[in-house]
Amino acid sequence: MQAFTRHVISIISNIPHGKVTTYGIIAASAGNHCGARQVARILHSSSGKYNLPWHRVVNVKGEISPRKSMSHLTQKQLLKAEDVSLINGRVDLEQFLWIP
DNA sequence: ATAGTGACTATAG
DNA sequence: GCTATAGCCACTA
Repeated sequence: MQAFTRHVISIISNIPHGKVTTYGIIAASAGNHCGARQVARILHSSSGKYNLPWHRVVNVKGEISPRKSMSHLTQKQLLKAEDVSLINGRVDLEQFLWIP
């Protein structure tokens, strides 16, 4: 476990209910040490082990690129269950963006 | 140790 | 708005 990974996991764990954040913000909050891509990799790699709410992490467009066809449907469901409005399949970042 | 890979972002057309 | 390209660097095998 690297420090950066711990930092990312910590940030993800602190995302409040009903909010989302972006990979870039996580990267910046973790020290901008690597890039958004690494945040995505770490998040995905650790989501299984640490049970992270990866559905609360979206890209700058407010959406996610589904790894599986089912993934984005699950994300939509989970976000909707948390009172996050989806517009055109995207999260309204102006309203739901959370910054650590 | 080395090589391959990627749930992204910024820029350009 | 969209697609294409380059840069990024930790994780996994």
